[in-house]
Amino acid sequence: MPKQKVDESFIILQSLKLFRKQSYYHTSMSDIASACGLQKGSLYHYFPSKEALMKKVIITVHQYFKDTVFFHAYDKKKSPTKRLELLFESAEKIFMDDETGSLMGNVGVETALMIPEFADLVKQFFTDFFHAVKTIYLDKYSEEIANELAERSVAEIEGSLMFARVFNDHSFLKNSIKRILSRTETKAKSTLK
Amino acid sequence: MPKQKVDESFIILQSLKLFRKQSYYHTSMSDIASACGLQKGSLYHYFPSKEALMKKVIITVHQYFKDTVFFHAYDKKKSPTKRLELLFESAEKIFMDDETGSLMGNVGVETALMIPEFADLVKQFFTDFFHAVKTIYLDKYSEEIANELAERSVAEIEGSLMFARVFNDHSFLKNSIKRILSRTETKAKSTLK
Amino acid sequence: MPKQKVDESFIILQSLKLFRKQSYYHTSMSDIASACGLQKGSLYHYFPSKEALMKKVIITVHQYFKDTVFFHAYDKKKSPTKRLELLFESAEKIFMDDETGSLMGNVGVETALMIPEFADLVKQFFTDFFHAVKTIYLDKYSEEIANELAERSVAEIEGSLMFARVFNDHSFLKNSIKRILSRTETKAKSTLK
Amino acid sequence: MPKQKVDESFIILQSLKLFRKQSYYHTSMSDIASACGLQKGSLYHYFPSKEALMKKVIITVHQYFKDTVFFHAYDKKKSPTKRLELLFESAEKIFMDDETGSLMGNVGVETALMIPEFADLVKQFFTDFFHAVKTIYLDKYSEEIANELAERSVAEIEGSLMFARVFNDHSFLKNSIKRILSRTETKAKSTLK
DNA sequence: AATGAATGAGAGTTCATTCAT
DNA sequence: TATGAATGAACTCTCATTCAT
Repeated sequence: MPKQKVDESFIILQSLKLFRKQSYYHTSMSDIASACGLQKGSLYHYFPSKEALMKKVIITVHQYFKDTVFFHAYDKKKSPTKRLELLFESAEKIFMDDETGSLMGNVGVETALMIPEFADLVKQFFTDFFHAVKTIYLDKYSEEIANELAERSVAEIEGSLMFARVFNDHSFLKNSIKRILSRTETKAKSTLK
Repeated sequence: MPKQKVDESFIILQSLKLFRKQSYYHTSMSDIASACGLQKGSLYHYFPSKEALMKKVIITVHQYFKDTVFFHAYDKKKSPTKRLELLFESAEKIFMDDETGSLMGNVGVETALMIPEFADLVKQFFTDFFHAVKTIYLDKYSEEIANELAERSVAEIEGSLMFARVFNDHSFLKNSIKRILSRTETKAKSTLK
Repeated sequence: MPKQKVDESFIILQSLKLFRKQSYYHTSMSDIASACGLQKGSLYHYFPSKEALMKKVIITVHQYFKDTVFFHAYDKKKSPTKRLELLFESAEKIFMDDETGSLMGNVGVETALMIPEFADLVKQFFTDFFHAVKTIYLDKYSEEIANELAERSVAEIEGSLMFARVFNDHSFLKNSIKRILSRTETKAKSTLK
Repeated sequence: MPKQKVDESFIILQSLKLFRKQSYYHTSMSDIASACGLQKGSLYHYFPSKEALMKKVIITVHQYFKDTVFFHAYDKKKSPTKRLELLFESAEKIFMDDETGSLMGNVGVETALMIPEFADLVKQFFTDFFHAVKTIYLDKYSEEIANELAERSVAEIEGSLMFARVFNDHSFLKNSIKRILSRTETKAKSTLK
């Protein structure tokens, strides 16, 4: 194990893991402290409240998606098909990963429904997700169709993510992504013809 | 308003409303008692624990979907298209409804992830949902395609439901259902040809 | 010891004692619970918060003063001198008493300065105190003089109370009251002549 | 603003302001550190504990009153009346001043009641205050009367100070001082005649 | 002298649950 | 069946204090 530097980002990472595994409301500041090798009170040197910590977690995940997933959509050097593939495949990788994965898919939504400030952050995440996917589709389709396809894809991904967790079976998400990618190819072909 | 008989099913209904509005963890036994015009302690004459109550709520919702939504899938007197339409439109009605709506979409999943016994019940619900949708598709498609279409539809519905709540905008769900229905028609046409 | 019925007024009384002995901020809900033979959490069946409890304590003391002290001022059957005597002597008795005594003199003010809602209640207490004393003086003096005498007397009482506590010497208060009463006699004589 | 040297007396001054504004118990070491432009830990280079700091604050205020207020009483070159006037008017100025004012009137007493070592310091302050006032009265009155007049005056001042703060109205103190001074004149006149 | 991370005890509060009445 | 007082464990958060750097 690498030496654990306890700093803000380390705490955020540990919190993220716990929130994902146990949900926000089942993760106590005590749990987080333990995971960081700290005392409860020490956390408050870094974050003024549990809520503030959660916000940073959401923002961190959002940023991580921007840098690792969404950016593919805007890489104009690659073909739309390739971009879509890279985007969803990188998303899949993160969602499957136990560490950072699907915070947004479940915890985010769960908390967003209760705490308005979380809702804003979660909305921003999904809005960015939509926008990235739509941007790719816009290369081939009209505004309207691109919009619909994006909405559909992202919704399906999120629904699958939910099933993946409830059924504890990753293939829901895998199949979903496979479908989205293949569907596009077909559609692309038929439309471009 | 007729005088409300306080019995098991009345408590289940009140709990359902609260769980849906506030989530399971933000709804205290006290809240439920108040909503039922009872004292906290009295609830324990009907249910041995909050968890047991929640299980009954899930089972009740499941049964309600069976009777009101899923049964359309098995009504062989109607065309597949009609059955699909009836199924999703009745689902939409329930999801939109503030009372019983999307317990499964959010609360169910949130809790399912924390309490294994809830997970089983939620799985059964989604399994039935899949099965119903798949049954309709089987009238026209192969096992494999029907399976895929069902998975896709239900996932999309659930994802849309999530967005509808997070963005506080019902049109996500409406559009989703519209898409699923129209997509089928198209597909049906082209495949049946 | 009489059997202790734990009810709202019993808790208020125990809290009053502790607040007076230890100040509001040095009295924890745990302390109060112990004094009542309860668990910390049980207190919240009676009062929604420590602040709410303190408010009831202040109100209770205020009411006690109304019934036991201030009312003398309005007993028109007695002479002004007698009324003043009864008023201050009954006040002295309460202030000396370890149980209910000088909550207003110290704790009240201390907290009033920090919590606006307490300030209002404490103001009302002192306003009533002023009014009672002034009413007596009005029997013999003009509005202006009565006002001044009342302000002076109550201020002196409160200051003496403070000294009595700091120096742990009741005679400050005793002397103060003696002075006020004798002063009036003198003044009365000279003015009435 | 000149660059502030952070030294013991600077910290004492900042603490004084905060204790007065927020009370001793509502002022954290953190608050004090911030007000001094320091980190919490750094305070402990100057004072071994919060209590020790408070003691120095009380002593400082006491010394300040000696130099600025009480000394008037012993200035034999001026008339008793003039000395009394100077004493109370300088006291009023300090009490009204937001910076150093009435620490003794409220914070001092509040804490004195809880921490015996504070009580001693506060007693010494009031003893000096008494002594100064009494010294002036002794020029004209017997030991006994001087004592009584001093006790009365100081008590009335402290009581008025309390009201001034609770009612947030400086005129209580102003009137009180006016009364004490005019009363003396009258009394002086009548007695000296 | 100054920092700032860390402590650890304790604060007020919530809540599912129990049980005598 | 219904009550409501009581529990006790858990929660988030505060804070004076310590100490290696």
